[in-house]
Amino acid sequence: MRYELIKTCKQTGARLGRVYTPHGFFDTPAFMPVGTQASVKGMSPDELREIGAQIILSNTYHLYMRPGEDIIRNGGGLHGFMSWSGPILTDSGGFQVFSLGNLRDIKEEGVAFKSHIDGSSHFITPEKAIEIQNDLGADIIMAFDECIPYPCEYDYAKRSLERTSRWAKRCKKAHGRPKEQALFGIIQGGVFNDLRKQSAKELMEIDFPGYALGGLSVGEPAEKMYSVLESTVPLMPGNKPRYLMGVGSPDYLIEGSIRGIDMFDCVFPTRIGRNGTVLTSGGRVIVRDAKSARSYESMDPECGCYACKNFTKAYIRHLLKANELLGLRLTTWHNLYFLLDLMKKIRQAIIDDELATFRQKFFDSFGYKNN
RNA sequence: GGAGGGGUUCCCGAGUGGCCAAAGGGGGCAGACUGUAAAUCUGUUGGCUCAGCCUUCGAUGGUUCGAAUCCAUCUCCCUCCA
Repeated sequence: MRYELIKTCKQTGARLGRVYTPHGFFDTPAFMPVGTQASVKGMSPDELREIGAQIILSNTYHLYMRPGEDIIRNGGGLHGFMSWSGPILTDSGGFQVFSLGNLRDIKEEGVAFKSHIDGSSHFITPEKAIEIQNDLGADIIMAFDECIPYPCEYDYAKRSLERTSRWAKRCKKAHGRPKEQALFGIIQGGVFNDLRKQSAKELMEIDFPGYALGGLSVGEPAEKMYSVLESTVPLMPGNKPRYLMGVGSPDYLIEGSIRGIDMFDCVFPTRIGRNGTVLTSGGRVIVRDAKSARSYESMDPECGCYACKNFTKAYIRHLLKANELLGLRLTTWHNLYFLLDLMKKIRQAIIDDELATFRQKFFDSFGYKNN
């Protein structure tokens, strides 16, 4: 993997770049659609490509539980198995340490999980997480970390980040395919800027080809996240990609880019799409609501996606109400298109040195508080 | 013609004297969703001048301090026998 910094926005300092992987490149700032179980829910690889996705994300924990990494390895790795020929990033399972909070037990050695599928017991160590990711074969893999909740006590955040650093070291040591797969370290430390600084420093010493910021967008106020970005991003190497994990609402994508972030991923667009909400140039619209019943217009008049070019809100609302699968597909399709298109606009604005101007224009139309 | 069962708030369906404006589903309405245990979850769903009051459980009348619940008549539906 190689990161190329193409230029920075004179108005904001945001970075335009390109990341080259064994399966092709992707332009940054980039948004990565999430395909937890080797599938972006409702979208085929061809369709993802068509709407402009250059890299997608998948998940170590879930694929380990089902179908098992050996089945994927023997099926040609993730790329062959799911028939996606472009870049892939796998998350390590660190987020499941957070989201499956009541089904796991954290120890220095690793994390004991009770499977959410069949209740069976599993012990995932940093070494195991890397071994699984080596089998899955993604282009970028993530260190095994603990994503702490918000709010979180300072002392726990500190102890957790230090353990995450020790785990990161073990991950690097266990990594069997460093040439084919770039291993990123994950900076933790909650919303405490000095802890973020400490975490960044410790990971920098281990030396990774890319760094991520984890543990954000877990319920903290936006200002706290921005504060962490402003204090931490400057400590991250300029010649390597910076990845803000789990972030994907339009305002966060713009604000993150302005603060020097290169990569984002989020289930937000796909999940809210399935649940009947779409992101539009005029803000969030709950298509499922009664207001849309007789609205014979597209979800977003300014959108050029397949769903908006061909279907009305009234029709899509009907599909959602009737539990027709096409409804989920169309809202998902639109939301991903909207965010991927937003990333294109952000990149163009960096080229034009006017990302701050673009931000203002976007928020005027979308509504700043209306993410 | 005979025997029996039943009509409950938008729908289905509990409830058989007071704790019932009435369980539970469904549907409707509204909201949430940010490295996916999510096509999920939460709230709400008679009216009002809303700590209270009014109208409601097929219809009418009655018993009772008090009825969706008991009695009478009427009405409609279903099953079985002839």
